[in-house]
Order: sequence, then C-alpha cells, then structure tokens
Amino acid sequence: MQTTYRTRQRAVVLSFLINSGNCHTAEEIIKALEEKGETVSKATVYRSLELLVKSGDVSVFYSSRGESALYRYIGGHSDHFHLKCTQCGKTVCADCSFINSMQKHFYEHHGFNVSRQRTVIYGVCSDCSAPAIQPLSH
Amino acid sequence: MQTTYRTRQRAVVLSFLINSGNCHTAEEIIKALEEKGETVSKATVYRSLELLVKSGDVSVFYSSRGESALYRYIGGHSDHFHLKCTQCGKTVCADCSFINSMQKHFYEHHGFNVSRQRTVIYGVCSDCSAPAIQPLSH
DNA sequence: CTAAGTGCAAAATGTTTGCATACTT
DNA sequence: AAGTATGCAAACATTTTGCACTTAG
Repeated sequence: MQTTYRTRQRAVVLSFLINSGNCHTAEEIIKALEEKGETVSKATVYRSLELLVKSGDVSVFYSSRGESALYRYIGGHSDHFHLKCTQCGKTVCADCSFINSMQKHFYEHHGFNVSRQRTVIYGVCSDCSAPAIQPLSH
Repeated sequence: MQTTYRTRQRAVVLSFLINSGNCHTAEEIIKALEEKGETVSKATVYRSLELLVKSGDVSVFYSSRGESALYRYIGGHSDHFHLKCTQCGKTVCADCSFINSMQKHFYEHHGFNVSRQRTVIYGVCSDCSAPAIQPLSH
C-alpha cells in the first residue's frame, strides 16, 4: 500500500476548501491560492485534489461536458447533493434527506450504493419552468 | 424561430442510434458510420447530435470528466436512467419506475423538474461492493 | 536513503468553431 | 435566392503526463 506524505501544497489546497465550505473548480482554487500568495502549481492542485478525493475529505462533482469539475470539502455534509438545470445551467446544492429514500431504493432494488456527494440530478429549475413569462423559444 | 433542414447526415446519425437502441459516444458513432461507408464528418456528427438532443429525439448523458458524453435514441424510453459505479466505472442503465417518486419529490419540494434521461446516479455497484473479497483499501 | 510529491511545459482528450462551399426549402 | 448545414483544419478548455528535481518519512 502506498503511504501519502503530508506536504505544504496539499494542506494549502485542503484548507482552502475547508475554509470556503463551498464548491469550487480547480481553476478557481488555483487562482485563489495564487492571489493569496501561495505557490502551488496547477498540476499539483489537480494531483492534490485527486488524492483528497480518494481519501474522502473532498468530493468531486462532474456537471457536464465543457464545464469544470467542482470540488468541495465534505466534513459531515452527508445530505448534500446537486440539482443541475439543463436550461440555464445553474447548479443548486440541495441539502435534503430524500436522498435517504433514494439510497434505500437503489440498494434494495439494484444492489447499488448511491453516493450522496457525486450524484447529479438533471432537470429544469423553477426559474426556467416558470410559465407564461418564458422567452419565445431559443 | 430557426427551421431545421433535413439532411442525409443527420438522418444517418439518427438512424444509427435508432437501430442500435443503446448508448454511444460520439467517437463510437463516428467510427461506426465510417465503417459502414457513410461519409459524415466528425464536426457534423457533433452538430447533428446537438440538434437531435435539442429536438428531443436523443438524450445526452455526461458521465464524468475524461470520458465522452453518451448519446441515445429515446423513443418512449421514459423510465431510463443511469447508475454509474465510481469504482469500476461501469455504467448501468436502469429502467425502473422509482424515478417517478424522485420526480414527484423534486418537483414538490424543490420546484425542480427532473430529467429522466440525463440524471446520473453515482455510487458503488454490487460487484464492487461485494463483501469480504474486497482489496484491503487504499 | 527511498518513496512520494512537485513544477514546468508539453501532450492528451473531447468538443467546438471559422470559413468557404454545398445543400434544402 | 435565402437560410441552413457541411467539411476541413485549427482552436479550445480542462485535465493529465513525462521528466528532472525536491522533500517527507
């Protein structure tokens, strides 16, 4: 088994995510660290994120092609998951226990253990499905 | 509103998906058409897929970064959605009406209209969560 | 000392775009 | 004719990789 060394760079990436508490793209993290004067190379940010995801401290969320993955520190945020609107592209984070029912169903009927953090629910958000006021097509 | 012309290329792409009935990456479609002797350029395949998705004949499914989007003809396959294993990477298509409950919940509690075709449930599949025989972690 | 991690720049991947040409209607 | 679509190659954006060097244990 491979042991992981503690490095300044990885600590910096993790503490950024911990302090923020929100979802961030790799690019955002890179820029933020740069502005803070922290020197962490782009490649290292990606590699650190990969390790942090493997270790379970951080979750990745792949929204859709052409957009970046979103990373987020998960210290107990077990009910958190994402609703992504296919019309406006916005992603809403929902903290809601319905995911428990989902987990139960998929485990019992499909032998499948749902990941609360990485699951993406696609659909149309309330803003975009507002009746009448919609723009006349695209 | 913009009218769409019927073209040989788009018909070819659509009929490939109809005949297959399965999910395919753009790359697969391009290769398959090439082998069939159909001449459709890569760019046109992408553009056709985009139009077909817009028209509702085809669904896209973005699995995760570094992998291609999956396209699929949806002629009434309304109960179809994807379970993706984060360990082995396999994607299982599930046809199951539980999605009705999901739809109800997200609509009632979040004003969000779930897309049956594009939603991705991430988790660990039964093969990968088989007890006892698992590798000793990482 | 050795395994693991870093930084850089270059590569890779999957998809999109500009533009001149060719279809559809 | 006017509006779309095509094909090609070049551009893109995000992420990954090779390699020589540094650091943690």
